[in-house]
Amino acid sequence: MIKITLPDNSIKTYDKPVTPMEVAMDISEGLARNVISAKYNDTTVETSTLLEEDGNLVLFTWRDPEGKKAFWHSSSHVLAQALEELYPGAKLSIGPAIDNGYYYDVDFNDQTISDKDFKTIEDKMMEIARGKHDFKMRSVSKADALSFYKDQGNEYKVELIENLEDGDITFCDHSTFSDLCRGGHIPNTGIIKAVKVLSIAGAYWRGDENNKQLTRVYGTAFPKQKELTEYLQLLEEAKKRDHRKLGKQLELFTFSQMVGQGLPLWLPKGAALRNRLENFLKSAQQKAGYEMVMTPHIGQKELYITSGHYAKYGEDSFKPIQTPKENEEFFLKPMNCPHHCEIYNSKPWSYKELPIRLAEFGTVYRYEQSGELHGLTRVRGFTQDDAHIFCTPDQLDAEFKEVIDLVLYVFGSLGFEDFKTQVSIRDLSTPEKYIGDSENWDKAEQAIINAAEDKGLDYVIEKGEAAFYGPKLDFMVNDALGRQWQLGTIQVDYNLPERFELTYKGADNELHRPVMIHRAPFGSMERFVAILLEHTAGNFPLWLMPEQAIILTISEKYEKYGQKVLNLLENNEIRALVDNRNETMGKKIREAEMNKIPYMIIVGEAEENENKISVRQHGGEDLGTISVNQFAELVETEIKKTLKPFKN
RNA sequence: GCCGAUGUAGCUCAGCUGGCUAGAGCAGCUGAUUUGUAAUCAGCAGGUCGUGGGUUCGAGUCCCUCCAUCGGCUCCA
Repeated sequence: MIKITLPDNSIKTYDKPVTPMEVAMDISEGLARNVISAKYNDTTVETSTLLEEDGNLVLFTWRDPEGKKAFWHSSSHVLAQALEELYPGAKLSIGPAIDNGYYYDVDFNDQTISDKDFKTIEDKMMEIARGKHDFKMRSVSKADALSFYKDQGNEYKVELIENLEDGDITFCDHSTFSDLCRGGHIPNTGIIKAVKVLSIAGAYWRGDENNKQLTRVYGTAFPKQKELTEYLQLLEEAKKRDHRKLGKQLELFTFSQMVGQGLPLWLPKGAALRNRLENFLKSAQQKAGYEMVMTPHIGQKELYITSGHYAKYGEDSFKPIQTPKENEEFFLKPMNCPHHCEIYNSKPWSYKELPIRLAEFGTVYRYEQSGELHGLTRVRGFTQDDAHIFCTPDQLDAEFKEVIDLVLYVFGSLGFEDFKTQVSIRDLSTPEKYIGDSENWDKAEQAIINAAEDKGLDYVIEKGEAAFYGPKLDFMVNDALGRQWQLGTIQVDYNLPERFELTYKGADNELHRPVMIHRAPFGSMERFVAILLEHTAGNFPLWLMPEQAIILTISEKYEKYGQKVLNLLENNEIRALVDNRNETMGKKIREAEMNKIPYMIIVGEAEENENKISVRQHGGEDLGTISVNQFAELVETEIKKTLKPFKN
């Protein structure tokens, strides 16, 4: 007797082992048609796996994330078979499901493959899919598994198998194709109705730069052609929100080959926007007890030897600046902390004065490898909204939580709601990557986790993501294409205070070591503006908009009245401009819409006679004819919806 | 840095297998029009086709170098 419990707690009993598919059939034929994967006692199983003991069964369809995973994982087998048939001698390595599809890493030897070959691969995949081949799992002994791949000369699979236990090794077969695989497939290839090879890329074997670079083939697949088409359209839509495209269109920033790659140039509108962001944070920081400092863009080599950055990054950063006098070397500053440590060191401190919070919009320069640059999100010169808090160990918890509040305030004021938080800790298996003693690391990691818990953050812990000098709490936000970027960051550091011999006099009249918190709510101005652009598609919160309103004159006859309205708006601190060109209203509106200006103010004979304005909102809504004062109130109300004072 | 792709006017793009002075739309300039909620009409001007080399009678088109950009990998103080 086998008892199978379903998610609704109903129980089905069988007198002999059954498969998930048979259970689905028992529930309804419709469900059975849609079931593509299953989980039994929290282990992913095939829909054809015989369930021989009591347990909990969850059935998945395409609508479930687990169903999609099985679908894409299975699709990668089909891709692998297609590649093996089209490119004899190609060696397969690994091929998992990912967020919106799957990939397979393949060693093609000398054969190159490019996007011209995608169609052929897709056709071959569809040919295999249409064969409706069942996916069948079978156990293989380690010896047999090894000899199977040794015969093929596939060193990658051999390496994988060598790290597996004999008895745990399974292969998955479909059609004439077999692959080392731990399971989790859809019933057969016929369920795959649409495939797309998306791109190819080099990817190092096991993610290690020192290993051979394999060719990664990215693809996606769907159970309906229509869904594939929709997905591809979604990608197209996302590209329209690309900050590089919007930044150019809205004249916020640009790049120049002459200036150099990864060195953004902020245009007037972008600079104004950035200033607005900076002022916004400055005023919140003032309330939170920060003091502004300013430091130069370079620092002596000695400074970075002391900080430990030279040993860690000296070789991989911009080369030192040499002076005419020998033995003088300066580095472009890659971070502001050492400078701030020296500000702290400029005078003795009493415990009564701490915490000291030193803030600076500090521009830093880092040598990012050329292939790593990416619009405004990954650049070689950027400005951090940096601050360093020097506090006593007792103050650490409270200070850390204060900073979390500040970051949440910043994100809230800018409409970021779907962010993730990540506690980045060290990877204990690679101690050589970190500096500082282990006890302090433990303390710092624990302090961060406590603060995150206390603030009720929904955080994940990521091993090995810590900075080399300390653990951190990062605020992660996705861009238009779903790529994750770190924006805000808060880091605990026991290490630099040690290296710079920072001290304060305690109540006991002894010298003590302060603890340091590095923090940047935006992360960097460049990256923040980029991600904000992608999130809002350029429709920033009203308080941040480069232009909040544009006055459109019906004809040149109303220029004077337009100017008068502009003056009134400016008196109300509304950023506006006049479009008095000899163009039709339709054209002026179209351009204002494309420039994403929130309010279009139309003035003509009727408005001038009544001393009013007609207001059209971005997107098309007609707000009617109102007075300038009414409009100013409306703008003020709208701004107050998102922009609230920090801890009034 | 590595793998693959791309680079034509300020912007978005066309230019088939190499063949007469390289095209279009938008933007710009000039003129007409004086306009009521997403493109008024006409004319003009604008490019040594990313850079340097090569193949060829002939290169925007084929080959190589370098530069930049895009999608990934690695990296990200």
